[in-house]
Amino acid sequence: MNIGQASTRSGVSAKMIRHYEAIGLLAALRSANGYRVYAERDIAVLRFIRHARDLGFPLEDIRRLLALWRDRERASAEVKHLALAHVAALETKADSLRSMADSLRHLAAHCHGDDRPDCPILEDLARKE
Amino acid sequence: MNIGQASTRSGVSAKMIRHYEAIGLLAALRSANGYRVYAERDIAVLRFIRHARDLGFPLEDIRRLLALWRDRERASAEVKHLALAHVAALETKADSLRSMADSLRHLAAHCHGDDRPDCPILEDLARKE
DNA sequence: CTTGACCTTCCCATTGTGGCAATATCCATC
DNA sequence: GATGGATATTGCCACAATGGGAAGGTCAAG
Repeated sequence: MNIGQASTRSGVSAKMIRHYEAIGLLAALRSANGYRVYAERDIAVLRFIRHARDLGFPLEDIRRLLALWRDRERASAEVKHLALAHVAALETKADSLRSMADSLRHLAAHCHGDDRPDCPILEDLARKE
Repeated sequence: MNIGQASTRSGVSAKMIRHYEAIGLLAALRSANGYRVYAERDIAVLRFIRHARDLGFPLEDIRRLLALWRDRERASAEVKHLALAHVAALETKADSLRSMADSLRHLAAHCHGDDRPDCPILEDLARKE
């Protein structure tokens, strides 16, 4: 199957499939005309990558996860460790965004939001620190 | 004052000060030797930018906020609107990350994390969809 | 043989920041 | 006046992940 169908079947854009190949996440055979050729196994790999991306894993993590997945003898401890480290990173980031939102919502609550120029949001941004 | 001192005083790296200038967030005078020269007002602008960045505002939003800040006649409604839109964006992003973390933590909870190869995390990533 | 759909590679843009290199300038010390 | 260290200048490259588009090759149907 060619890259177009692999894309449809896996839900990964052709552009990204080529990119993943370029950075060594997956290797594709080539047919006589130079077209990339994919087998069922490759579709599974692409879907694996997509699911991991959906969980926010960076591609470098995915590279390791793929290695662990391919290695039938791998210890699940490594996978769990990677996953929990990522959970922590996600939560740290989420907390950070939430905290920004809280601060800003608080400032906005005290802003009249009418045609008067007075605004605590701008005043806070302009504070000296 | 030169860029180094402006950087120290504002907490914005010299690199970023030049970048902000390049994209038109601020303009610096030049002295005879070609060095950028900053006044107190510029320090205030740089701090404003830094505070807005700390709240996660993208630079394009900051460009608008600066315009509103400089315009003494502006209506606070515009500022509030921008701020609340950003709050919504932050919360959407935070929810998304939180949701990823929840899913992954759930999967990890069912992973033995020992030396057995069995692992629900990999199984989920490898699911057919 | 043409047309259109599909494939190829290569380059550019994004967002915000950092780093490095070559070069110029300032200032203080000898 | 010369030397050196700190500071300045510009410009290019890099990151992560993705999209867009151009210029060209290939294939299958009509």
